[in-house]
Amino acid sequence: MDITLVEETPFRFRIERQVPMRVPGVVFATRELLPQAAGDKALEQVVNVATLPGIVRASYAMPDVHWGYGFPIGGVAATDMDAGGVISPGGVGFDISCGVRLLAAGIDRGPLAPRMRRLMDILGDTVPRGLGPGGLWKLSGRSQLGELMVSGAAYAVEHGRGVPRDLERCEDRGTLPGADPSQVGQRAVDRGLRQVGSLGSANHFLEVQAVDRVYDEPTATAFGLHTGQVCVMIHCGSRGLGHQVCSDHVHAMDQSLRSFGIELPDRQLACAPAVSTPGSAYLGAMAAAANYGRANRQLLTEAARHAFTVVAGAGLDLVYDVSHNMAKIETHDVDGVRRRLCVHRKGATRALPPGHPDLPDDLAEVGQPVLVPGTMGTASYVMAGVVGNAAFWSAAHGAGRVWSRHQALRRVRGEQLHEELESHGIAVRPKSWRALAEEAPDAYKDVDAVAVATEGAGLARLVARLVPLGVVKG
DNA sequence: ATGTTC
Repeated sequence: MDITLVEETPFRFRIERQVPMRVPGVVFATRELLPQAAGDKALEQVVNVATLPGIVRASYAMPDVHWGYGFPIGGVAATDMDAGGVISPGGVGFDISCGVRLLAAGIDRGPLAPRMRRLMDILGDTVPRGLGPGGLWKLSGRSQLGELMVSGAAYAVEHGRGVPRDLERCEDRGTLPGADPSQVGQRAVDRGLRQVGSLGSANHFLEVQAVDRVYDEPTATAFGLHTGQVCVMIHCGSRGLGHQVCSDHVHAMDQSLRSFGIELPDRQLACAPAVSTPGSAYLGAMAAAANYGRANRQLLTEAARHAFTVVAGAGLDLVYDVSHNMAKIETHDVDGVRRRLCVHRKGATRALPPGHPDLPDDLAEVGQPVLVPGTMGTASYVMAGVVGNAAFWSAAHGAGRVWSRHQALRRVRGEQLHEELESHGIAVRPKSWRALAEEAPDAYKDVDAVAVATEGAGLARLVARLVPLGVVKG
């Protein structure tokens, strides 16, 4: 497919609407960050998404955009719930509610340095990770899992896994409303029962980091961050449960497409009107899986707190927890009219501006923390939501792949990468050499460039840069 | 992303 990009600003490109697109495509990126790898069909996917029934304004891509299942990763699309707008599982992603949580430690990097090895050893021994079963919390059965899926991180806190303040710093206070566990199939339940409190594999990690640089002192202070401070960043999702929910509902929606008269350029965009039986079934299951992912991050937080208490007598305060694979029902102005939209963010972080009523009181003046993890061995960024965000309050979610996993395996050896990271002073506790090689820093875009482009595009602003001290990988 | 191909 031949796609013409019109450069509107150094940080914004436009794909003009042409049949069968319903809206234009808008790509927030620099020329250097545009998908260029051979075979990367991300821009074609931006165009495909623009054909979806009920889509409003534009099909958006964030600076870390790359090829995904149906929708690009780094894609944002909003559909009008009350005008036949669709919900598509491919617009959320297989890892429903995959997201990031940042914790601020009560210790700086200097005092922690002599105890770093022991800290990493304890984290390496206590954080369940890798493929397959194994989690910190053994659930009694479907009924307990059902309660967890209804309440999310709040369920974990109510059961002693965390403190009430944690919930104040979780998106939606840790509970996405509307969860319907009855729409989560038996296979998903069976997989989920054995994985609550586990990191998973691939790009998921638990990292010990230090604040390397502060760009905005007052906002960093409001977030509880200062230069030299140690942090913990947790990146994980809803494991096999979310994956199974996505598979099951993609299949169901593929079957129901004809009954709604929906024609798609790619079957991976399988969808249904958000207001329909299959649409609400998926939304209920998605919310259940989202809450599972949030409870998962809450449990891993407790493992990190245990290690920090034992080794350093230091606490970990939650800065923020935000999902970057979600569809949410939100009200936005579209051409001057308030509309109820289904906002798909797939590999895109919600970024509420200052003054938004959904922010906790103590963050109302500075905006939502926007967490942008880098890849292994590189920096991560803390940004903040801004007024004027043109993509339904959305921003980048990470570095974004440029090599496929297969390409990475051909070019990188896990053992060698491990040695390189350790020689740079980064302690690594991997589960498998293969997973390590797949996540090589060279397989990703430059996260520093992604953060700069995110700010340049007016999606969020820089607050702090974090560098890795130690990483626990699946 | 993923009991790494129903």
